[in-house]
Amino acid sequence: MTNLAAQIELILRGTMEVIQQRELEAKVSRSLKEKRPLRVKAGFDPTAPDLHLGHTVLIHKLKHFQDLGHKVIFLIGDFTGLIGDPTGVSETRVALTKAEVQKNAKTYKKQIFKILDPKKTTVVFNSKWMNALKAEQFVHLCMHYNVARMLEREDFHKRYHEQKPISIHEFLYPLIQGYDSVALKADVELGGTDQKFNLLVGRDLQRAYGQEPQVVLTTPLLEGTDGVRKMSKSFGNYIALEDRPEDMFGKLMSISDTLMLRYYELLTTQDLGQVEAMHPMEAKLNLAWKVVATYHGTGAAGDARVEFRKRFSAREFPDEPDARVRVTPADIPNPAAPAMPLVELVARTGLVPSKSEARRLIVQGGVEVDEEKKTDPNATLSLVPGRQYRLRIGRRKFAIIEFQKN
RNA sequence: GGGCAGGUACCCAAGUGGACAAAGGGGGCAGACUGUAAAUCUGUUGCCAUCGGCUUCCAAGGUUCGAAUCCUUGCCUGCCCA
Repeated sequence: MTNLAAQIELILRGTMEVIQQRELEAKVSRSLKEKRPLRVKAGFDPTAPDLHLGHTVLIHKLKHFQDLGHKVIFLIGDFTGLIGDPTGVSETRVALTKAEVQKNAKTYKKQIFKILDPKKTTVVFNSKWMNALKAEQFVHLCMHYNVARMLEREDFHKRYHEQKPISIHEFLYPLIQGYDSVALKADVELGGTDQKFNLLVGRDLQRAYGQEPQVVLTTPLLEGTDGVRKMSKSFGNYIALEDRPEDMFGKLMSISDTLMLRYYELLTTQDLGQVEAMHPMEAKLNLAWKVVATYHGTGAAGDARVEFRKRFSAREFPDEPDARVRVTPADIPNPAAPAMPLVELVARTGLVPSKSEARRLIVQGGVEVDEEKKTDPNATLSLVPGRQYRLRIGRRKFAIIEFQKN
C-alpha cells in the first residue's frame, strides 16, 4: 500500500473541500497501520442519466481510492430515488417510479465499470436496509435531526420564505442518505459540491449512532468544452459517454491546453507532472485516446486517432466520407454537357443547412473539389460519368460526388 | 382577483409608423495564424436567386399607401398588491 503522503496527495487531487483533512489523515494512517482498507462510499440517484464526462469526475475519484487499495462502495439510491433529491431545486421534484429507477440503475452500473474495477467494487442498493427499517426505527432516526437545521439549508430556506411548499418527505431525503452512511459504516463519502449538506448529515447521524463520523470529500463540477461553464447538456458543451468515438476524440482535441490539464486532473489517474513535461499536442492526443479507450475500447480509440490524424493533421480525405451523393442524368438539365452548379452539389450532400450557407462557404474559401479551392459561388462542376469527385466542405466535412450514367 | 413591466433571429439585447432581413454583444461557421488546439485578427451568420425577390420580430384579427413599431383579443413570462 502507498505511503500516507502519497495517498493524501492523490485523494486531494482536484477535490473542492475535505471535512476534515486531519480526520482523513488519521483514517488513512490507521488504515495503513492496521492494513484495513477504508470504506469509501458514493451514492447515485438513479435519475434519468444522459451521462457525460462531467458525471464521471466523482467516479474517477472513487477510482483513485480503489487504486490505493481502499474499498469502494457504489451505492445506488433506489430507495431515495423514489423520493427525489430536493438539492438545489425550487420546487418538489417528481419522484421516479420503481421501473424507471431500476432501468437507470442498470445504465449506471454499465457505465461505471468502464472506470472502476468490478471485482473490487461493491454495489449496494439502499432499498436493502431501508425496506427493512421498521416504522419505530425510522421515527428514531428522525429524532436525530431537527427542523430548524433542515431549514438552514439554502434551498429549503428559500422555499420556506417564498412560501413554496416543502413536503415532509423532502426532509427525509438527507436523513436517509445520512443513514446510508450509518448502515454502511462509511469512512469517507464523496459527492459533488452541491451535496455538501446531505454529506454532512451523514456525519451527524453517524455520531448519533455511535460511529466515527465519515470524512466528507466534495468534487468540483467539470467545466465543459468551452472551458468556462459547467459541462451540461443544455449548454451544448458536453462530451457524452455515448458520443461516437471520432466525435469524442475530436471534441477532446479542440479543448484548450489549460482545460486539458483540468481534464487530466479530474478524469484520469495520470501523473500531472508527466503531462506537463509532454508536448501539449502529444498530451492532448494521449488524453483523447485514453478517454475514448475508456468508453469505447482501445480498438476504437486507435481508429479514432488515425482518423483524426488524417482529417486534421494531414488534411487528407478520410476513408469514409460524411456523405455520398449520386448524381444521375435525370438530375442534369443538359445531358449533352453534364454539369451541375457547385452550390447545388454542396447543398445536396446535406452537410450544410441551405444553399445560402453553401454559397457563403464557397465565397469564404471553405470548399475544395479534389484538393482545389473553389471560391466562385457561380461555378459549375462538369461531371464525367463514372468519376468520383472529392468534396471538402469547411473544416471537417467531406463528401464524395459520383456521376453515374444510369 | 387587482396593478405594473415584458414577449424581437441560436442566446442576450436595441429598435416604438417608411432608409429594417432588423444595431450591438455572445455563440456558431469560414479564412489567416498555429500544434490538429486555445488566444488573436478578418469575414460571415433568414430563404431563394444574376439585378432582384420571398417569408420573419408570441398568436390571430384590425387601422394605414406602408407596421417589429399603433389598436383589439388571446396565450405566455417576471415583479408587486389582495
